[in-house]
Amino acid sequence: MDQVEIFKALSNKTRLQILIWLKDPEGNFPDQDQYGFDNGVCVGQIQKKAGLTQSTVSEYLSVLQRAGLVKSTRIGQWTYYQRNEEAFAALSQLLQTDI
Amino acid sequence: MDQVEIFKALSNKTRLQILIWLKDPEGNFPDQDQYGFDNGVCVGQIQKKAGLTQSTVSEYLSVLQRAGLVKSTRIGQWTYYQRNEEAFAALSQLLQTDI
DNA sequence: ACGATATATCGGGAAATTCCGATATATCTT
DNA sequence: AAGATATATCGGAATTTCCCGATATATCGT
Repeated sequence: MDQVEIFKALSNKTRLQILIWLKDPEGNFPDQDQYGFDNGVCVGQIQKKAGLTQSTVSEYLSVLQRAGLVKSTRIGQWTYYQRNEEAFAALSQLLQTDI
Repeated sequence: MDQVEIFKALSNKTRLQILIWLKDPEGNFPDQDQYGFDNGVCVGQIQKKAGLTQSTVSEYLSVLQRAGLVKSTRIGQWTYYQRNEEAFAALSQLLQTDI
């Protein structure tokens, strides 16, 4: 758990927004219909909502994943991203104890 | 409370280290003798321990203060910095609720 | 196998951050 | 008032981040 890497990942308005959107996939991504939401939300949906290019959003999701804040599942041609709640709990705990 | 600004302030190894040092001023800054630790630790002590230049450390402390993570007290020619614990509690809370 | 679709990766220009040395400002001492 | 000390601010080189368009890769349907 690289603390600096985590905080860098959180240091961007769009990435922070994506994480917040992913707290409520059904509410924030009503267009998605494939496979429900059990595996997360696919990149295209997130990209459309973020209003940035596909490459940028894909890169941002990689940053979030390298920091451990989200996890991904590939199903067919789609990659579904969802929050890694354990990481958020650990980070909140870290802030109360170590930092 | 600008969340992105806070996370940016935390996105640096040295700044994070300073915040951790400030959790235990007596233990981490034994050289300081003026005015005790009630008002925090002065810039020079932090600078010596951080091993960066005076200007860099002064700037880093400003960044932390703008983010609300520390507060400062000027006494004579010294500026004492201490943690703003309310900000850390609020941030930890934010991570559990909003983000 | 071929074209369409979804995502990842590459290369890069613009902006921000990192950290420095030099200098300015504020306060203390004499 | 003058010099010493502590901190803040300025200007800048090197690095990183932001976000893009172009391209590569993977999987789908036919």
